[in-house]
Amino acid sequence: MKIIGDSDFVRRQNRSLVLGALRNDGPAARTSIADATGLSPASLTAITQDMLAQNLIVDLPPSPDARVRGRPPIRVGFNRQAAYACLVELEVGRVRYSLVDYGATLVDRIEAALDPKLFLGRDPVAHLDEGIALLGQRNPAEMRGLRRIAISVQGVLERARAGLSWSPVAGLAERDLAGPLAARFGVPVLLCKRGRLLAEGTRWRDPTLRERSVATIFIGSTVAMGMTVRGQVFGRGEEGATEFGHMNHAPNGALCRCGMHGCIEAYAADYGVLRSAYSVPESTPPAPVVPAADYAQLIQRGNRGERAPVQAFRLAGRAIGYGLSRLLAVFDPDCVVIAGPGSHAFHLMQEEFFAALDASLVAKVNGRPEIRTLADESEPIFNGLLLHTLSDIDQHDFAPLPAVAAARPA
Amino acid sequence: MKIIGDSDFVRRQNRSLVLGALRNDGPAARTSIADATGLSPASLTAITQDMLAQNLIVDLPPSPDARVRGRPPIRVGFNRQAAYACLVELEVGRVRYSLVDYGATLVDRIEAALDPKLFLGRDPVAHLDEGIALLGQRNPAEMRGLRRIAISVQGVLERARAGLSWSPVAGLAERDLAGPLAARFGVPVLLCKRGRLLAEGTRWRDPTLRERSVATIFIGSTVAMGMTVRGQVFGRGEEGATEFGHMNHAPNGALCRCGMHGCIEAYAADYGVLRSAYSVPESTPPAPVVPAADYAQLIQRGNRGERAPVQAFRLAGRAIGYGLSRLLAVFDPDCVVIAGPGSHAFHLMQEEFFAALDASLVAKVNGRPEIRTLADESEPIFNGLLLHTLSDIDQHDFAPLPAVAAARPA
DNA sequence: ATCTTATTTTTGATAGTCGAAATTAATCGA
DNA sequence: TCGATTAATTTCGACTATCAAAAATAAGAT
Repeated sequence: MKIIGDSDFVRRQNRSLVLGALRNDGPAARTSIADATGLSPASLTAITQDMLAQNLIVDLPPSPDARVRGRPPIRVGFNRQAAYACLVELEVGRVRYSLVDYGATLVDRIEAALDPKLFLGRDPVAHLDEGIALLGQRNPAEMRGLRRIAISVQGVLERARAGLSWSPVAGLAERDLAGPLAARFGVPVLLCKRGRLLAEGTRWRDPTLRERSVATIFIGSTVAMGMTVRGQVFGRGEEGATEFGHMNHAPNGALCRCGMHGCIEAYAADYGVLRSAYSVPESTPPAPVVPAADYAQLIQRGNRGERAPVQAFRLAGRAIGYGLSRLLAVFDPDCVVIAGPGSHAFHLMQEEFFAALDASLVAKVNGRPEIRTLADESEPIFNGLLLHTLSDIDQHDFAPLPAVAAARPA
Repeated sequence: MKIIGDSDFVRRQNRSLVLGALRNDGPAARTSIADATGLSPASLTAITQDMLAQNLIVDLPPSPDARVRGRPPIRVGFNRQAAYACLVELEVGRVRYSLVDYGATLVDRIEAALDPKLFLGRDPVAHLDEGIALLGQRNPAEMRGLRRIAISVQGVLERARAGLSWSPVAGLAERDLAGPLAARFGVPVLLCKRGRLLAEGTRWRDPTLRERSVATIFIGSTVAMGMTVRGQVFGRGEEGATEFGHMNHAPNGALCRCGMHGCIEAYAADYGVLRSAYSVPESTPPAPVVPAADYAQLIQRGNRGERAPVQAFRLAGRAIGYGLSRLLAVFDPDCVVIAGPGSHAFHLMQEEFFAALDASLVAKVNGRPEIRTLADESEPIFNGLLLHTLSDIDQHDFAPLPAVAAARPA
């Protein structure tokens, strides 16, 4: 599908730049946006005029900061009422519904425990429907401006992205999740992979990672990865599987939650490390949920030098290290970020991790990539989902809007 | 680096569409190009007028085909004299210099054997310089229109892409190849990975693979891979390592030509299969070159069911299969193409290949990707290099040229 | 009250697109 | 041979983006 260049193409591009600048840097004066985007001030006037007429953005009151000479800048920011999105984080033991506005402010939130076996008896769509509807009852005005429902899921997305081919949440896979909810609430439903959101959330939090090529590896109850290629999230289309946690580490190896053998996750996720540490046979089906305290305690014991946990974390480091070395054979990022609870145990994994990495040609000749650990406890998944969803609204709903004829006085 | 939308942006985009259509489909009438690109006939008139004035394209004489009613179309095609490129294929035992014109026609070619140890004693830049200069002496007029030198190399490109960090050709790595040649001949020098060219060459030959996401695996004297993501070659930037052949298959496994242990190549390239078939220890340094006849004979013996070669190809299939399964954990293409001499032995590898693939979660839940073998003996590397280089000229030299004021009569 | 400064808007020119009408160059049919 | 038909191409006029430069605006400084 070819995109031809016309005035619409130009407007789309420049509106997208403006919305992106606002999304990245927050409210700003027209001149600042002009500097940030490279557009002329005249164009900023025209573009913001359109957006104001569409109630997409608002002029903010002047800030009472210490000001110098000259006309005070008028900062513009997102009109929070321009759109709303319902973000759903669906995890193994928990579900959380958040209503956010276009300005990325949380409006309301419902959080609930999730019986791991609930969806064996109950239709997950009905459950989600109920949660979203409850949020709507509590916020009817906002719900009328709803533009997206976005759901963070774990598992393998089917190619059409309407459901999951496989999920660690029992009973969730092999159903059309997006279709019925889209029909019910009349808005597009996005299914987003948790691992990939982590990458987007991380990029969002750390400005030095923007514009770079980054692989973010999450280590926790699962092992997941997201990649950005020069600031763009890789795999928006159908080809991005990014099942890094289920990359094979050892043929016929330890049993993974997914039912396969030898996945990285089976060695490096919390349940894998626990299983190794307690010398449970590798063929034993993994525990559905590992309490955070148990994992933290294991790290403590590792820190004290106890043999079993130390060895378990070494195995985990080796699995992640070989996985990364195999990834590097295909994709050579500027920087690798280790995130999630497992990042607190990275010092226990790193010896084997680096040994595995150094066994690869790319790491040997180009040097190890920059490795950072990021102990970000501040909701990277929520933030990734938030940014992803609002950007989606920016790009698809608001960037291509036609000019408003009445916006420009004669 | 933000790209702002302006008239230049539009011209660039649309000129690029027109050049791309011409590159894909060959000479065509303005109306056909309009249909292919989606541009209006009026725009095609304007764009082709500019390009004609710049001598980029030429009106072709009417073809004497059986014609129907109506004004006969005037087909336009590349002006072959608009640019020339020197393509160098540098391989383990051979070097070949080709001079091609902007219409993708071969003008002249020099081919020579390459002593595998030559570059231990001689500066490779001087050797390349001499070869290119000889081509220039034989074609002085064309050489004045030279726009690019493109070199197909094997090995790991250093990040700046001016040389190689590692190469199977002795003495070639750790030198700046591009810089001196660019200075000497006054044109940009592109270093291109052989494996990736294969992907581009394959895409070029098979129109059904355009616009799709494809991984092409080359099996021969090396194992290499190239990927396209929705028709775009992945890894134009610095992040594309694509050292698939040197992805680790088995920790501390067979010795590879690259000096590491357990690379896929060490099991699946010709030398690896030969080594297995003759029960040579895996730690034995590989032969520098395997004669094509020896490899073909091995396939013959495999076809006859001889135990040793059959087992060797099974090992190879297993290595490729696990490599692909690991790739699928990151990148899920529509189609996987097996190319190169090894594709003739794919039937001997496929049982283990598919078994390995089926051990991965992605293949299990999403099904195996479509696998094709492509016994393309028709110079996919040369064609990949050709297409890559001419497209580079299209995009960088000719798409952004400013409009010619005189082109439009008043 | 006037000067200075920085932000924002207005104005006029430019360069692309597109749709519709006009032109061009061939075949078809009487 | 000449007009009708057909299809490709060009021309024309409208439109909508941009930008640079000039003008207007809104404050502090003197």
